[in-house]
Amino acid sequence: MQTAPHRSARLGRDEVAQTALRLLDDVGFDGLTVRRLAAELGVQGPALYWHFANKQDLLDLMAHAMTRPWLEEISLGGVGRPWGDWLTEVGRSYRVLLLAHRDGARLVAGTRPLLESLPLIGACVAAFESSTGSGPGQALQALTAITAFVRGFVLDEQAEQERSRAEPDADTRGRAARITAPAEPAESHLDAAIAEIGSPNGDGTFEYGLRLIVDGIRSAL
Amino acid sequence: MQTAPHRSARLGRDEVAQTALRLLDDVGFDGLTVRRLAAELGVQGPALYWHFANKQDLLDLMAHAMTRPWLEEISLGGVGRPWGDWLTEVGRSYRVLLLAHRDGARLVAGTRPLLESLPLIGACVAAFESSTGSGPGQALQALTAITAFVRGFVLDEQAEQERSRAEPDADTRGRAARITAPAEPAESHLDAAIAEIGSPNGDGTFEYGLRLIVDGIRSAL
DNA sequence: TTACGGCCTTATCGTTGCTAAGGACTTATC
DNA sequence: GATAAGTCCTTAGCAACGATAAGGCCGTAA
Repeated sequence: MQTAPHRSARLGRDEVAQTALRLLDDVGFDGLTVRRLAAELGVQGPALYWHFANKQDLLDLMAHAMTRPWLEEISLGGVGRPWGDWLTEVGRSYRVLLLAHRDGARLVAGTRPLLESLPLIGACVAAFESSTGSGPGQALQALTAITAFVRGFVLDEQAEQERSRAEPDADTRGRAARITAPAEPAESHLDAAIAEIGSPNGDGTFEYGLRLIVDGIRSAL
Repeated sequence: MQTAPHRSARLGRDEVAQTALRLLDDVGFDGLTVRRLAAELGVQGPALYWHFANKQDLLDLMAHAMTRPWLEEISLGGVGRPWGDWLTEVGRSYRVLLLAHRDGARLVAGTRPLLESLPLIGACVAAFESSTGSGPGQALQALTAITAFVRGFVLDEQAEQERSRAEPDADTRGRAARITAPAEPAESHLDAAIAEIGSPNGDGTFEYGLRLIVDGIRSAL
């Protein structure tokens, strides 16, 4: 009652998904409950089960709503550009997409693409094929490698964000216990690495890994 | 009462973690509840809260129990071998580790390494440094890239396994609807790719992606 | 013998995803 | 214009979850 939900008209699946994504930013993945979402929509809990079979069905549509505009964009952006630039852009924009919503990587990692987006994935494969001259198999494998890396990376990145949101003390990586108990010899390598590159969840590490894959593809062609 | 749990002696954290990992294989991540684990240990539910602060604490220790032997092994295996072989072995054995338990990737992805395992990670960084002659920063970034890729890959791989466990029909990737509704032009590239390489979650795609990263590191040195 | 602390019990709380049954409102049919 | 069908939402409630509270048992130490 406090937020005065605006029941303008009947609900639709897309409206529910968009509201759910907005709510996700407020409460996080674990805080996203069916009742809370219903309250945000000015509706009682079980009403949502008219629009969705179950919660996983809702999560699938949220992930789809996030991913589709990105898929459309990158499937068209491969023309008249060096393929390496396009691939790098694919990786970067995928990370930006996952970071755009709180726990975005956790949301997307738990879903499979809807049937509806398969043609878009096919278009991305085709774009890779035409710009590199490779076959469809290698195209799909290369794109899978990039998306797997980005998902794995952002998953850790956002997990770290959630942890520091839970306890705002305890700086990012140098745990407090390290100060009182000085580093062991083997651990000093870790300290040196972190001193050099900062957090292993940062932009530098991401760019390094992405470039590794793109360079690897270059040498594989 | 039905499974006659053997309360041999008092419980310890390690025993609980091992039993939890065994139970995980039976019931999966979503089926792993505190009460079910307690029943497996021949104990009432709240008894476990003596050994663990909360469920996340238990999951952290499970992931730690899984990961530590692997960390010990790979931190020692880098001597007297081409670094490329060792790195490939790191990626492969990490995948095997995550696949060794049902939902293993989901379990590990949600945790941060315990303080206890930081020296082992440092030893891996040192091993990479000494075998490639690179600095600690690049070593950590390269290892992070590989583990991020493997986690992202196996996460999808096991999600697919869980889905086909839920509904044993519907073959791996060619969804049933594709048969009745023939492929669109853009989608045919996807079909061609899958016809060429099989499932994008298979061994071939993993080996391809892993080689991409290792080759990328090779060209970065 | 008494007191303490480690480990487990029963009872219970608030919340969660989800189902059941039905009411109201819109639209199509005769 | 009355009736039937379908759409979308309601209230009530269930089983299961993670977690807490309070207390009992038992081995050890004073």
